[in-house]
Amino acid sequence: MRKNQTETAVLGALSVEPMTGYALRVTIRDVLGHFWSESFGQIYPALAELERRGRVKRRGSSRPGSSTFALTGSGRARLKELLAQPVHASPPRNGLMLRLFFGRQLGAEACRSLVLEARHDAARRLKKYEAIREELELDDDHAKDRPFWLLTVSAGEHTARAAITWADETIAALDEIGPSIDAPKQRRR
Amino acid sequence: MRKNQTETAVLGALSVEPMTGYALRVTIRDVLGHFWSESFGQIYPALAELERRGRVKRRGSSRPGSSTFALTGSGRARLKELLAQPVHASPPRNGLMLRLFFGRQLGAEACRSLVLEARHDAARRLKKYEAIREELELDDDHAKDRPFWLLTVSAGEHTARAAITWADETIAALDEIGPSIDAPKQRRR
DNA sequence: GGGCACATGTAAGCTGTTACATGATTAA
DNA sequence: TTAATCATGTAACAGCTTACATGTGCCC
Repeated sequence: MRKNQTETAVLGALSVEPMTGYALRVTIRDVLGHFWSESFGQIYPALAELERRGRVKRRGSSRPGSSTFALTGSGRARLKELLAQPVHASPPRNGLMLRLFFGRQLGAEACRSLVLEARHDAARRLKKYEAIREELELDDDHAKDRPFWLLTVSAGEHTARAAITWADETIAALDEIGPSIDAPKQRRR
Repeated sequence: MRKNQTETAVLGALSVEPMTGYALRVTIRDVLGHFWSESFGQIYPALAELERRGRVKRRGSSRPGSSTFALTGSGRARLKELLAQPVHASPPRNGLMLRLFFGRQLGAEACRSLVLEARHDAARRLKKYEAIREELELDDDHAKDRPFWLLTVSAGEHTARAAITWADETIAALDEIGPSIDAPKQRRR
């Protein structure tokens, strides 16, 4: 754990191209957003700390009151070191699964709604991944990074498709178990 | 967010059957573990708070120094209320994807290892889900809960299978991009 | 001149993890 | 008898989120 996590994301983003702290916020949100998030309150402190240690260098302002940060040699080395560290799986906390697991208390109908919603979300994500894929094909600036970026897009696509299949199966299953548990009192009134 | 999360998990577990705080720890780890986690440091305080509010009742000790907690009527109502609240998606933090995204810095070979490891993990999880499924088929005590529990097992299976497929594709892709970027200096020595 | 996007930070507060402290019971 | 498991808690700390404070430049 440690705040290595933030450090890695910040150094990584700067390894693609130098940018301001603000641009870092936006990049992490828009580009890494499918699998990563940083609370913005951490980015500036992390950047300051990295500067203090000589991992990044603050370059003159593109305009007053702003500065662009670039990786130093030591910063690039540190990034490689961080990336080589073992992946620390964050403990799972899936609110949807928690609700389904206690679905007997929640009721089959409410479960159905939740699953439908999850299906919509997954479908929306899938479309987005396809859009990103197309966008990447046209982007010649990052040809060296692209193959790696596509791996993460592919992971998103696989996950989203699995979620859709699961949701469809689950809705069918809920239709079967639903009536018998949820509304036993008004069967054929 | 709020500690509603812990409250929901604790009340939910107690809705299945009354148990001690210790059993709660074990149950949450072993039964909900596929999609949920609670830090144990929170369980006892949450339990104390729930007792104070009359959501759970502490029943005589099964043995000295221990007490069994059971849901009260108000506790069951509270659980339903909590389950009906919108799912709050926790911000994603996938360390594997972060490493792959910056795979150019890490190197294709190291990426390959990470993906292989992920494949092993997914295969192991898949086997575990199948074991849980079989175990559930034999368990007559929780017939009413079972259909809902199976939904979460199914989700795990779909996710794990998707991860395996993705990993296989990804390893193939890395084999293609790997050599040309990673070891250009010693091509055909 | 008004609003929006760019830009940099700080502080309070909540959440969650980890390690510790303590003791009873049971099985080898 | 000693190790493992059952059992209940507390305290310190690390990490993250949210809201706030402040200011510039650009476009309509």
